[in-house]
Amino acid sequence: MNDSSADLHMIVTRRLRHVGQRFTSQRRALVDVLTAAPSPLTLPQLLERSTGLAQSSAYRNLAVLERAGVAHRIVTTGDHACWELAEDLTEHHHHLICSGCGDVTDFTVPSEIESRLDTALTEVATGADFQALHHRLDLVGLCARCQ
Amino acid sequence: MNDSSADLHMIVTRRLRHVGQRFTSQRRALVDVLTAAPSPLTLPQLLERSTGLAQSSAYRNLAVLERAGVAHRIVTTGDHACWELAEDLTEHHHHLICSGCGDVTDFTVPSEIESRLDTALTEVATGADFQALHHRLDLVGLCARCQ
DNA sequence: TCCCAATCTGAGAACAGTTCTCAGGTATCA
DNA sequence: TGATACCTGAGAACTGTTCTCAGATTGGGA
Repeated sequence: MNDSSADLHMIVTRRLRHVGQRFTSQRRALVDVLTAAPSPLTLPQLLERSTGLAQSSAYRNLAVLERAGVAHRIVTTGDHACWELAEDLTEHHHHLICSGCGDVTDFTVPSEIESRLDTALTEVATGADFQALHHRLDLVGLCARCQ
Repeated sequence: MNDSSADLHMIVTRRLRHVGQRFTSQRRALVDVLTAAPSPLTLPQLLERSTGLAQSSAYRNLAVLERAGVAHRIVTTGDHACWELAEDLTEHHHHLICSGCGDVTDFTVPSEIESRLDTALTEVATGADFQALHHRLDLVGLCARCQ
């Protein structure tokens, strides 16, 4: 285990403890699989990457990790929800969503545009009496394979 | 029926015919309800606004309208999907999504930011060999009632 | 180290939104 | 007017997700 992984585990342990939960080996496996993946994973993908994990446990543990602010569920047009590490454990990014196969890939936009967007969104939220938690910018289309 | 409504009906008729479907009174009712609504509607909301519409017919007809490019399904974190008219029948906009009650409200951002964003997204798509169909910018948070 | 209480786990049942099926109805066009 | 294709409603079926429960495991106090 390298340093950044140890750091991550420490942070996750703290966050789980904060909601009265333990950082068990299953949850560790889930976090490690999510950390290793270059893009969000669906539940079936998570299961095939973590051998011996029961489906019900995966759902339960992902819900726990989400409640603890460690994992984040992405709603797609596909059959399954996707999961990734919480943004504050990785970095702010967006998603290319393929409407053909449901595949999700990460991307970022220049920080200058991002900050202008943030300003505009803050104004919108204020005007609408809306307490913004985060924004979500997805590009929907067809991936190279599905074109 | 005013002019713009007549125009809309003509466009919808053409698009439905293009996929070998008819513009029946049920579909007309759905389109009218979607047109009248200030924001996207969930299926239960659609049903209560169109009396005498069977649930299965609503789902079927929404799928037909989506295939014809008339209606658009919005995936939310809530229990039900939301539906709205296709963007090219209304105008480009975005959504405030309440993670408390699942309510969806429309908003727009200044066109200057929108066009910069478009440019950046086009670059991203080109670089990733991704054929972009549309983008999706949502602000997720808590509405006034749920705060 | 041992014990107790709290938490965790797996299997399968339950749940709920959505889709499918099918029998009968309706519109369109020659 | 008749034939064909499409549409409709009711309910069954499907499927991703959540819940239940009995047993296993863990962590902390004594």
